[in-house]
Amino acid sequence: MHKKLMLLDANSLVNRAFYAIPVLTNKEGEFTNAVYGFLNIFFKLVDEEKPDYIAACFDVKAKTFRHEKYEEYKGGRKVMPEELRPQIPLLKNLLQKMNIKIFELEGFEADDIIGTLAVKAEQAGLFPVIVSGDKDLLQLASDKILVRLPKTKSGKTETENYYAADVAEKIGVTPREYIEVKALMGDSSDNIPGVAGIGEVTAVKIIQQYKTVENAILNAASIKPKKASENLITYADTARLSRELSEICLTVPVEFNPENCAANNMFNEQARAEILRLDFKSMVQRFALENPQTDNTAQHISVISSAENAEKYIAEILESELISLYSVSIKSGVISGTAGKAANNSGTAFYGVSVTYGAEKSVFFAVSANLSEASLNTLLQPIFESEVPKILLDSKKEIVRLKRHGISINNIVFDSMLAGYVLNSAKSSYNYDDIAFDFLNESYPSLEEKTGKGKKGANNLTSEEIADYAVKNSEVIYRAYKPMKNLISENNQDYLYYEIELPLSRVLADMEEYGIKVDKEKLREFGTVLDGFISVLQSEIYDLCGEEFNINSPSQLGVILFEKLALKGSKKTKTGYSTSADVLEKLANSHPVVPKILEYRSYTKLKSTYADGLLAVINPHDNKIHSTFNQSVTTTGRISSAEPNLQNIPIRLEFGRNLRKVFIPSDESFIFMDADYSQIELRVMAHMSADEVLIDAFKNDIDIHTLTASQVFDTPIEEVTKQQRGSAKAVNFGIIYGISGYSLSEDIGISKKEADRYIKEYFETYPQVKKFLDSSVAFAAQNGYAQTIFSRRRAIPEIMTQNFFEKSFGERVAMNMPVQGTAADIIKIAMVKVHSKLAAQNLKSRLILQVHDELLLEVKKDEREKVSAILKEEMENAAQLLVPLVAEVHEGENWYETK
DNA sequence: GCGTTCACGC
DNA sequence: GACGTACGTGAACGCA
Repeated sequence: MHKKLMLLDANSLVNRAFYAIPVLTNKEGEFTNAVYGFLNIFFKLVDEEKPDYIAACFDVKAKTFRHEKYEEYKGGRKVMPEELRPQIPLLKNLLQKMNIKIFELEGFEADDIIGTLAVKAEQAGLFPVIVSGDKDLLQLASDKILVRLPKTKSGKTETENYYAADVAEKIGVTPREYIEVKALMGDSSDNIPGVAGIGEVTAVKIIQQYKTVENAILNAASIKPKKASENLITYADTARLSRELSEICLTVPVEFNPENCAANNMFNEQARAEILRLDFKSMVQRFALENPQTDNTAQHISVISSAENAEKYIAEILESELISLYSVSIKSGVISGTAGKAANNSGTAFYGVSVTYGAEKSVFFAVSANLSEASLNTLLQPIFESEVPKILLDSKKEIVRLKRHGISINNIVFDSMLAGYVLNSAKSSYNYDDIAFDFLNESYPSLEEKTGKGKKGANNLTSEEIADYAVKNSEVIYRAYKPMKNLISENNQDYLYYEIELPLSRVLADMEEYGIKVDKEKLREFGTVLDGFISVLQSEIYDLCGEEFNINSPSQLGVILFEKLALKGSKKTKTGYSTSADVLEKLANSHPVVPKILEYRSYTKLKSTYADGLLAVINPHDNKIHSTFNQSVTTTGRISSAEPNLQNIPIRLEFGRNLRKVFIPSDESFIFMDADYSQIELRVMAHMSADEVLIDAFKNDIDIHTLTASQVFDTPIEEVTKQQRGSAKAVNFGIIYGISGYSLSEDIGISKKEADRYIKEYFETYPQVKKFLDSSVAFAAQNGYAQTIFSRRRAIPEIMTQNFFEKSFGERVAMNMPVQGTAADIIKIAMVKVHSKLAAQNLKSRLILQVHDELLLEVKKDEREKVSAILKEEMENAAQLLVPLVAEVHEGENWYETK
């Protein structure tokens, strides 16, 4: 068996990784994306090649022999970005810990070392595999030397692999000839001049015919195209120089002893610690393989699957000072904490509950032939309903699950998911592995990593694995309780956490369970009407286009509009023509089919997403829709709604708005009552910026958009036109989001210059707003996170970068999150207070929906006045700002009427 | 199955 | 001067 040597062109791989992977930082604030990307490629290739030896080759930051030949060598190259530079030593350090041999040598580049080592290795009977991000290395390919070039294609890493034959086939020249090709075409990144007028295609053609640069120069007169011929003659010396610079040196003075490069013991404890420090959670697994002690599930697990054996444990648990609970269910193959639709949980299998208590003992109460879910719940009911303080992960789900069984769960003192969310709302998940990693410095495979993605994985789990999973959950949250609790206190988040988020989970649980009634027949009729409209429009569109095609397919539609009908003004997307509404609206007058398509789009949207979509989620038992309100999804602190999303029911266009008529109270003893905050975000902005003009306007109840228009357009208030007010509204709206002049101009159809002027005028009108936004950005740049008045935090590592796009994004987030997030905090406070008042006064009225600045309630007709007063009172006094908070209350027989 | 495009809300 | 509103959820398409 021939042994393999993997030769890494570390600098080029790191460079490539740096630009391919968006910003990443570890907890210490070090940039890590390039190292991360490097390792991704490295591990993928190690898995594939299973090399016996590995050598990582680096460039040395010093003059090389090439500089002596050509002073300008690598001139004009951009300096290494500040975020990348420190990652090189970071990577070297890690590689050393992984016992990977590093080669670097003053006066030579990594390429040269690789070339030399490859030749030596080949002579020693090894198979060298070169991994680089740089095509130059192709000159080293032979029938034994493989060159692999990783390419990142839409997130996936694939490699192009070249032996000598592949170079010949794909490029058209031999590896040695590739040196000549490169000399002719030049390389702007190395500042190899090449010959002007010769690109890759021409260079290959010339070398195919003449084999070498020298020979090409001799025959320059007969070379085509003319430009190439002339330049080759004029710049013959430059070509010769380029030829020298292009060739990789194969005689670098390096020692090569394979045994020093042996790839063993990469995954050791030292390296694992460094991987942990870098926060490369997904990679720790590799290092854990040889270190089973890292998977430190507690030893004290008991699995209980019948009632007889449970007594002793239940008694112990009831005696405990603190317990944690985790219920495990699998919904259609997807494992989760208890799957939670109030009355809508078809396809959900419940497997049991894990409890951790005392000195970290864990018991898994498992559903079995002897113990159904119902009897298990009854068995544990004393625990649920006891006052023993409880820690949960996603308490809302468990509250809802138990509600379905008529069981309540008392004294939940901590919800680790919500705690993680409050500490940093920018994370994508708050599962046990995330919690363990962030707060215990322990690493576990995520469920996905254990089971594989998708449905099959979770169904394949054995009962032991399910028990293990549940127990890990309850254990991790039990142990992470103290550190998380302390962090929340240190961050001044006790009010936000204990007075807002934790109680809110019960409010949302009630809302989910209660649901909202839908007039099914009316919804069906609405769908039928839409069907009629759609089929008429469809045939009209076919007629106007002269053929039938799939109007729903942007790619087919793009071809019809911009090729067949040859409409002008197309915009490109990655995959073809854009057919988005803003493009089509500009074309509305160019062809009669365009407005039809827009109309068709709006009707099919209503039909598929709303008419059909909502019908599919009506619970047949109560004719209600039970949405799920997510409390840890949005990065700003808002709640989101899913399955279905009831926060995006149409309202702007009258036709779609009619859909709201199908949402009705449970019975005729109720009406709907809707309370919405007036301009809450701008009021929050007025408060946070303490801008006198803005505060004055809100105090005196002046229409803020009209005022802005009057100031920006230098027009008396009473003369402001509708259009001016509209533009001002867009400016107001945009300012909150940290808008750019360009997007504002797109938004209201003016030139960028004009838009820039609006923004400038805006900031002159409200000078404190400008100061406030600047200070928000400065705060985030200083601290790495943004926060609301109530100390909700969102990490913004992007703001530290120098990448323009990422940095701008970070700045917009830094401006927007405090304002939108504070508004979200305020309405959450109001929800908790309204909910508790309704309960305290024993009212039958219920909160049923929240749409960011609006609450919808189902109100008993004889409670109208009381509830209306509660809403006004609690919403307007949820926070004391420098400006009044105003809530407007409306009533109606359905959601449409509450406007 | 997964990414892309589009569209609805605040 | 770049890039170009924020935050979400969901449907349909089309590639694999």
